[in-house]
Amino acid sequence: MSIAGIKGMNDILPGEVETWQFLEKTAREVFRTYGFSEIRVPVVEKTELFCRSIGETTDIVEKEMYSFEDRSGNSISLRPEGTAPVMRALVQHKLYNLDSINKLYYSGPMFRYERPQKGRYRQFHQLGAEVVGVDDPKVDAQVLAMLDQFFQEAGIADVELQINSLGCPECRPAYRDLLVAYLEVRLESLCDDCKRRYRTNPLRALDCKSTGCKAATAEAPSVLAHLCCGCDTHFGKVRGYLDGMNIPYAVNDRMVRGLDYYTKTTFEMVTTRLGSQNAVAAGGRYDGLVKQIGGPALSGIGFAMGLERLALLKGDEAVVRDRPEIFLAGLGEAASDRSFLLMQELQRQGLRAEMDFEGRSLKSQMRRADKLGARYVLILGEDELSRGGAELRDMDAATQEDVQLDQLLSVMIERCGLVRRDKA
RNA sequence: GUGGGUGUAGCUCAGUUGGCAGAGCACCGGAUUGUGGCUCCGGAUGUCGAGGGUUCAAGCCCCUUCACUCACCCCA
Repeated sequence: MSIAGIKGMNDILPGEVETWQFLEKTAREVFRTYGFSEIRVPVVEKTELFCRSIGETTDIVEKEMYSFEDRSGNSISLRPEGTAPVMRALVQHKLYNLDSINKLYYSGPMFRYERPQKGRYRQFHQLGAEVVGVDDPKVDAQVLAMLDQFFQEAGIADVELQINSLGCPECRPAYRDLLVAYLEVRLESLCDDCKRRYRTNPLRALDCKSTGCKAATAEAPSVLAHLCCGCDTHFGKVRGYLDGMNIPYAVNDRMVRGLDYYTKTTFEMVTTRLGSQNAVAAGGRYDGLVKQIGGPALSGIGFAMGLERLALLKGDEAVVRDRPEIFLAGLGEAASDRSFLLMQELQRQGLRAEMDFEGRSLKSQMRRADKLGARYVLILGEDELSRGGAELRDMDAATQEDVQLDQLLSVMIERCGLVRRDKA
C-alpha cells in the first residue's frame, strides 16, 4: 500500500497553483502600495508564545495546537496563526526603535488540529498584514481599505465587509457582566455549549447557530451601546473614514473573535459561498498584545486571509494557459538531435520551447504540439536538415514557411517579441 | 471530540433478485511515405479502499478496519 499524505494537509498541484500565485502576486502589489514590508518568521515557536497571546482558554490553545517536545525537552508548537510570531519578532529585534510605525505582512502555512471540511484544513495558509505602533482610527481605516482593494483587484466578488467593536479593558468587563446577567436568566433556552461557557465566554452565545440561542439572544444588549467614550469615538471615526472612502461595509454587533487579544475594531470579510466557513479574512485591533508577550505597550491592528478559501472563491478563472512559443518536431535521429540543440538555444533566450523525447511519429508530435498550445512548430526532417532549413508552422493561422536554421532564433525573437528581461 | 454520506479505470460515474468488470471523458495508435484541432476506426488500463465471514459463486449480503467528504464544534 502506498504512503498517503497526512489528513488535512493538501498538495497544491499544477493547475491549482496558478491561482495561488495570482493571489499572492495581487496581495504583494496591493500591500506594497500601502507601504507594507514582508517579514518571514519560523513555522514553530515556543508553545508559551501562543498560550500568552491567543489565550489559555481558547479552543485553539486548548485542543487544536500541534505541540510537542523537542529533543531538549522544550515545548514547541507549529504556529496556529501568524500575528503572535510576527509580534515576537518585532519585539525581539526591537523594530519599533527603527520607526514609530511598522507595517508588515507575512504569508505561509499555519497548523490547527481540527476535523477537516470544506475550506478548513489542518495545514492551511494565511496571508496577513499588521500595523504596529499607532492607534489612530485612520490606521484602522487604512487596513480596511487595503483589504477592500485586495478583494477588488483579485476580482473576488460576493464578499461583504463586516465590522464591529469589542471595546477595550475599560468598557468590556462591564458589558461582559451585563451579558452574563442577561444570559443567566435565559439559561434554559441556550444550547449545551453555550450553557457551559456562558460565564467564561458569554460573547460566543451571540454568534451561536442554534435556534434556541438565536431566539434567547435576540434582545441581548449590544456591545456597541456599551462602549466607553474612547472606544465609541474611535469606532465612529473608523466608520466615518470608510464612508469617506466609499468603502462598503455592514456593522455586525454580534461578531465575536476566537482569539482573546482583540480590542476595539474587529472585522471580517464574509461570504455565503463556502459552506459553513463564512469568513475568508478576519482581523482586528490588538492594543494589549505586544505588552502581553513581554514587549513595550504598542498598539496594533491586522488581519489574516485564508488562502485556501480565497482560492476556492476564485476557482480557476484566473488561470491563463501558458503556451509554449515553439514546439520542435524532428523526424529521425539526426533531426531530433539538431532540434534538441535548437531548443536549448531558444530556451536560453527566454522562449518557452518544447519537443518530443520519445521518437514519436510526426502526426503524434503535431498532436502533442497542439495539445500544449504551441504557437509555432518547427518541422525538421532529413531533407530540410540536409539543406540547413526547416518548415516553421504557425499553428493558429495554419500556415507554414521555410526558414533557415541559422535564422530561427532571430525569426522567433522577432515573432514573439520576447527576450529574457535579465539579459539586456 | 460527535454525526451523516461516499469508496469500482487517470477523471466523472453506471453496475439488475449474488452469476465472466462497464460507459463517457482523458490517454495511446491509425485513416495512401512527413502535418494539429473536427470526424471515423482501433487499443491499453482495474488489489471493485483493505481484512475477514456467508455461499458452488460476492463489486453486490454480514462483520471489522482505513481513507475521503460534508456538517456540528471552532475558525482563515
